[in-house]
Amino acid sequence: MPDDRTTRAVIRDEALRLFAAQGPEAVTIRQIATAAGVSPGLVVHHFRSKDNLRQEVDQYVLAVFEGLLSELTGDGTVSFEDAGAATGTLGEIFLEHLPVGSPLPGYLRRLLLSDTDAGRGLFRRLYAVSRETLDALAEAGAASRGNDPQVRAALLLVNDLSVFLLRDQLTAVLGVDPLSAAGLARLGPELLSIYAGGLNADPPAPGISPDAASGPAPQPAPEQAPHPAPEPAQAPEAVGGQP
Amino acid sequence: MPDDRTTRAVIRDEALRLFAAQGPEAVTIRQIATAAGVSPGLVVHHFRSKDNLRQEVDQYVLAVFEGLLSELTGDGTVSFEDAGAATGTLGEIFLEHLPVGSPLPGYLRRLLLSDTDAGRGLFRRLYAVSRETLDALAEAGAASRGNDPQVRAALLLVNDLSVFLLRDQLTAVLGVDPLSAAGLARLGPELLSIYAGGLNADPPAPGISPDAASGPAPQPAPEQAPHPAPEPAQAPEAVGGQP
DNA sequence: CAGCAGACTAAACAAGCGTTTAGCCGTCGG
DNA sequence: CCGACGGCTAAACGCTTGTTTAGTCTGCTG
Repeated sequence: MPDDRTTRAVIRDEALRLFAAQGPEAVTIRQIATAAGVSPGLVVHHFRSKDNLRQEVDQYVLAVFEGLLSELTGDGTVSFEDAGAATGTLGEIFLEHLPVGSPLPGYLRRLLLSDTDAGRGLFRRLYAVSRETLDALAEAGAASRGNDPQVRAALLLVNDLSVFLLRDQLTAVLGVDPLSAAGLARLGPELLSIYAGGLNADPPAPGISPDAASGPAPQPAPEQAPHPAPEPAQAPEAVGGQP
Repeated sequence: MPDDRTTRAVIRDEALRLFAAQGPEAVTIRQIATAAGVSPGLVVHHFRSKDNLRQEVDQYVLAVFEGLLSELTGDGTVSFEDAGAATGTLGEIFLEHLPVGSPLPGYLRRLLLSDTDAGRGLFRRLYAVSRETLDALAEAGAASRGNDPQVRAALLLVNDLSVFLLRDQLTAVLGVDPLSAAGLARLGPELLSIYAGGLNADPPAPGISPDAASGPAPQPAPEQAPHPAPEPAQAPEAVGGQP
């Protein structure tokens, strides 16, 4: 069987891929049609207009992402299995649950940076998750809320997002994709080190397997790290499959 | 005197403003012409084409930015005067040297995220500055290079950039522009706290003026903070005024 | 079998784009 | 005085865009 998707789904997927790669404004209906192997007219036959197609892809992507979030937070089983070097970043979520080369991270990146209601809603949602995460970590004694918990949660969020927004640029200077397994293995420990003891902490001896962290860390390093989302609470916006 | 700029400069400035606000692709030559109070033909008379205008604005912006960088690093006088709550972030550079509402941060943001040689060059330049800064801080005993200095410098850089890339989104959730004086005053201490002692450090008593930080910080907190660029070394790309 | 509905295409449409062309107007150097 | 040159405009050109229209084919339903 070559492809069991509806033609409509094929068009949606190709639009998603192209939108993620070049941005919605730079992609033409004719490009999408060619990529999907159909005529331009059929694209607007299935979706009323290009803008409507874009909105529908938005909703689809947000629904998938909401599914990823709830998979991490729905049950507590996951956090034990891969507690090795888990930093709980967005990068790990993507690496675990998405196929390599998935256009989803790129699409979410554009959505996050776009001046749209969907983009703003996505950021608010992530901020809520970040605040809940910080609260949970503080409750567990794994982190301090700081003097200004709202700001601290926001900083932790945007720091996590930055690796993801500047993925290509980091790949260029570091020589490794930060959203790959190798990249995460290289970035994770350094991030953990900063969050554990600040910039002044003596680094633990390198080369040791990152299992039981019983190094000369001056602070009681938390086994579980800064950002494994605790609970979804609710999904105010950004849900719902395709109609 | 109403305006002592050349018509050419007016066009360039209006293009810069519009490009920063909406992105170069979304801005038409006719829009630029209207904003500058001239005819569309004159825009391409002064600049050969729209793409050439965009490149010229790129070079202009990068030259101005390079000037800002060298002003901070050229002499060592600055770091003493405003050593109060100086965190050395890009935000402070902008706040001090640019008028409020300047389109420059927005333009640099788009340039940094754009898939262009100019954008990649800008990031490489910033990464070089970040590496030099980390080296200088380590030399002064104010920070550790960590196990992987390249990664640590990259993380410090993208964390700084994130506040700047997600400026609007942060403004929405925090209620204050992180690139304003009020925003920096609110974000700076929290950032300092994380970098000084990590996420577990007990926060110093709030409400105290941020002068001599002699709180119960478990780590010897550095008076000077993570990112005051030390030396320009050289400017490989991204220089040169308008021809 | 009739006919209707939906998937689908080819062609054309109006609008907006970047760019070109032709020409006007003021100001200099000879 | 005058010719040339640069700043500048108005109008048009060719092209691409999103969208519409008309029509074909296929498969199901009565």
